[in-house]
Amino acid sequence: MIEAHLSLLRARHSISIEEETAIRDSISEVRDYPARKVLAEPGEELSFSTLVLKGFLCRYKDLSEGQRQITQIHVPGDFADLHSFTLKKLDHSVMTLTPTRIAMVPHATLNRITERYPHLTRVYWFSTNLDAAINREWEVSLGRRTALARCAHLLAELRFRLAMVGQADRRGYDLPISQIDLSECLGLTAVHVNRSLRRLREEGAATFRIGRVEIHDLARLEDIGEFDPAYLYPAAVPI
Amino acid sequence: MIEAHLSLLRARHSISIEEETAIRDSISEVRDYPARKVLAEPGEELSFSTLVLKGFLCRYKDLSEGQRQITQIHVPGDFADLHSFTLKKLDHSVMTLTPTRIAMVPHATLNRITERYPHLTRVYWFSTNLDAAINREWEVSLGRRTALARCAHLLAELRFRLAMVGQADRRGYDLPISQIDLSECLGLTAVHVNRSLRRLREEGAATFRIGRVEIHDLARLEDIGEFDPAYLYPAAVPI
DNA sequence: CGTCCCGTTGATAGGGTTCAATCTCCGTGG
DNA sequence: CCACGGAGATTGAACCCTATCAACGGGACG
Repeated sequence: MIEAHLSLLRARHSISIEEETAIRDSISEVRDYPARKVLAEPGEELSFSTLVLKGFLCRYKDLSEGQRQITQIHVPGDFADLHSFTLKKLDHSVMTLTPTRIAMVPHATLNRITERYPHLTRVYWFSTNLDAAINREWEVSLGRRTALARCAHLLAELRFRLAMVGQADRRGYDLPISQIDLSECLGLTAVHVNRSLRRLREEGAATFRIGRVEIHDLARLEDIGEFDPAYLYPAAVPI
Repeated sequence: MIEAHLSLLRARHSISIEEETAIRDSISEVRDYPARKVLAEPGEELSFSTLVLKGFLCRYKDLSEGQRQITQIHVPGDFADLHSFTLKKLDHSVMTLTPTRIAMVPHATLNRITERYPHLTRVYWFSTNLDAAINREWEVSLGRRTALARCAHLLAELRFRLAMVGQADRRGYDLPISQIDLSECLGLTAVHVNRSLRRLREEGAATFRIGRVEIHDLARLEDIGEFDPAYLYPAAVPI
């Protein structure tokens, strides 16, 4: 199940056999969690990072009055909180969105990687910088895109990222989360997300039903969302 | 002028004399730029990162129809695009907001640091993760905060970050940027930023005039913006 | 002294929120 | 096996925050 992670890394970088072994050996434990389980709270001292093997995770921040902003969604193959290796205490929460299987990677092991494997260190550094690139693109969505474009962009981004680990194609993908979850990603109300999804459907772009995104016209969806995958760095990056 | 950078690092980590020397030696060139000079464009291959010595820089993304979202502001002491060391090609533009003095740090030198100075590597890795934490907080502002709170939060964040390098106190700080620039950070129109700043002034929190932010009541400003500096990791972080 | 950019203010429009009701699905317990 | 309950999805109506459009002011600069 760590294959998704390795193939994500290899899509962008060359990973030697020795590095692959180091990665495989870095896992201390595998755990399964139900949906909506909070794995980390702000300010909590963490001693390991979590690699997503199966399911969806998110990072979010709570505000006063019950408002919540999800700042990132993680798909299988992602290191959900690799940044906690350097930050130690997170500034946000981490929660499962669906039933999830994760692998725990102790910070002590990551520390050893930075001491012995400079190239692999740069690869993982890249990985957190890629997360930041996604954060930036979400800032653009939240700041400048209309509700319709935001929905389209998010569905297009998730399709692209899931396709990289073989869990999506041009026709669609499984996404067992609620419209409320989407609204917390998109800075909208659930009611308005519902209306926007209806328009996406009426325009023949995509249909979101609980559990699955059916894409009717990928070009149209990406066009509505002004989606350009460059920020996901899908090609080789020599480090 | 690199002192600001060193003191920012030392506010959070212990930096040895040897590491300090490596940092000082990493600068290949110092340059001065006028305001509104674009230093990097999306997709451009970069071979060095830029450290801000004096002035303000920003990262932004352009959309169709002339819309723009600034995703980050950099103050003196910041590494404006340290992430370009691993990404190589940026997904956004980098521009000066004011006349700026920068130091250029070749990627080849950074590469050598990752080979020889694992601890310093982790410190710089932390630095890009801190940038990402700021991006996340901006997502929260853009997604969930009102115009008034967004303005207050940004002014409070910049005050806090500038205070860390001795360029702000509780009474205010110099910020020679336009309301248009602010609006591009905040996902608002310049007109509405103007009205929101007026309200901040009327509420006795702060006054923004070209060139300077005068703070009348810091607690009030931070309260309006729901500002909590935890995401800026102001305290020591053992790496 | 004219011009341009930015700041400021007013009036109007509109996208998204809020409030509220209904519907559907599904797990649970009698 | 079916009634019940709860969470999420859906839809309508009214409201409000922010955008848009427009006009004017003021300072910097050629």
